[in-house]
Amino acid sequence: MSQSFTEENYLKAIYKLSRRSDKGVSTNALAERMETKASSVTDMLKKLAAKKLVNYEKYQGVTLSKKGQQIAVDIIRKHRLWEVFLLEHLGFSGEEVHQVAEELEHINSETLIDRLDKFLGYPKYDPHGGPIPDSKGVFPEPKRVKLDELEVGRKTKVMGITEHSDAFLSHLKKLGLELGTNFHLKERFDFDRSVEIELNGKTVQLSYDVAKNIFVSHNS
Amino acid sequence: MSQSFTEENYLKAIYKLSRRSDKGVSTNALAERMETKASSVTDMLKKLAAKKLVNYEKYQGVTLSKKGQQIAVDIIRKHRLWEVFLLEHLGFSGEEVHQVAEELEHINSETLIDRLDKFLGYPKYDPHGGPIPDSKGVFPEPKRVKLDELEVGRKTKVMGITEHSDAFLSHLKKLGLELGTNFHLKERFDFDRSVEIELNGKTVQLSYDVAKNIFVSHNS
DNA sequence: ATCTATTTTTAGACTTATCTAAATATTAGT
DNA sequence: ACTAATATTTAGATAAGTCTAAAAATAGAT
Ligand SMILES: [Mn+2]
Ligand SMILES: [Mn+2]
Ligand SMILES: [Mn+2]
Ligand SMILES: [Mn+2]
Repeated sequence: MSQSFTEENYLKAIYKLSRRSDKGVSTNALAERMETKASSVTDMLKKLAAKKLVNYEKYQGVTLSKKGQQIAVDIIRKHRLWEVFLLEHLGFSGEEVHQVAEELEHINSETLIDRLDKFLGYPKYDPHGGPIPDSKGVFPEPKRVKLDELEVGRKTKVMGITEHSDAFLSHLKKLGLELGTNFHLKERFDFDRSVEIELNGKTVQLSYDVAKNIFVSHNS
Repeated sequence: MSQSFTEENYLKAIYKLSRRSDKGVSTNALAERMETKASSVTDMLKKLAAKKLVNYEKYQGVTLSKKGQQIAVDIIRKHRLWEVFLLEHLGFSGEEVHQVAEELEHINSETLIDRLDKFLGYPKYDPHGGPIPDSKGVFPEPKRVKLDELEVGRKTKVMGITEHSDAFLSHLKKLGLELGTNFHLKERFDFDRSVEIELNGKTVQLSYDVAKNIFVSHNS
């Protein structure tokens, strides 16, 4: 089965919005992202559901099916590979790139994208650090960043620590943080570089001394 | 104003079909080329006429307006530049290339195509000898080839001669060949390198001695 | 010049993607 | 629990591109 550009853009949008909350994506969030009306979104969700690309129940939000997710990941692969090409080989810069990649990502040829991948030397990250899935849809190991450098708003995961004292370890435990814990970076306060995170519904404050010793994933 | 993929494909088809007859292109010819129905063609011609991209009067066939021609030539430029990229840089071959270029030609970014042109070194011909118009829509001088070297199956045109005797000139005249005459190279016979061409519906044989003295265009 | 075959256009219908306005369901505040 | 605000869905329209079947125009052949 084949998808229209529009369907592909919806699938990608659902994928991206899903990464910041494990509940289904709301109709309005999708409408805002797609710059369209909620009613149009409802129409499209019905169609995608009929094609078994999403799980959708009215009023309950939407999630991607296995198949829908595969397609979304493939579009992201194409988008990022084209961005690498545009930036590294054609000398593009900044926002221009994204707009053009937004169209190129829908060109439908497996041969094309696999050869482009080879031509580019199988890059693992696009120029903004976004990970590029391989032709099987597998993402590379996420880049690690210290929590004090992570962009505010990111959903992330504890990947490691750089301080191993008992005091630090027990402090983390009390906060509910351990290797693999997923959380959301809500805010960073300039005056002391402390951060506010949300994990499992709880809001927690971390001082700069804590944040600078935690490695977190930089993907998604 | 912007065009849909479909409109662009129609404009390109009209352009190509126009090159072998100075009358308007017929609805049926277009329908066959576009692999669609005559009624669909009529619908589209009305729309293109409303946009002033074609000159159309019912039952009289269609020709491109100045603006329509500019668009068609630009699509051809994009198509051929992408084909050069696919063949020379991604290692594509043959028919694969054409199908992918058929989609890439509709990506809408002047910056993209001009940078691609630069990246490719401003090629003047695609790998099959098709001339590539520049960013102003100007085609390069067509390549000239001796008729005895032209690929069988080509449609071509007399571009010059390398023998100027009265005997040769009158022979050409009798055959119906003169500067600018369009014809179709149907066959070449190995044993004496003579060729069979078709011009204005007539089939004509030319000996190797004649063929080797005629320059023909190598584009189209 | 008339009739016939072919080409082209029209009429009416369908699909996809969109919209506005109205109806309905959910959520949040009291 | 009730009500008000918000979110979502439905109903009904529109525009693009296509199709089939039927009507109309043109071209070809006697
Ligand atoms: Mn991008
Ligand atoms: Mn896109
Ligand atoms: Mn081609
Ligand atoms: Mn095309």
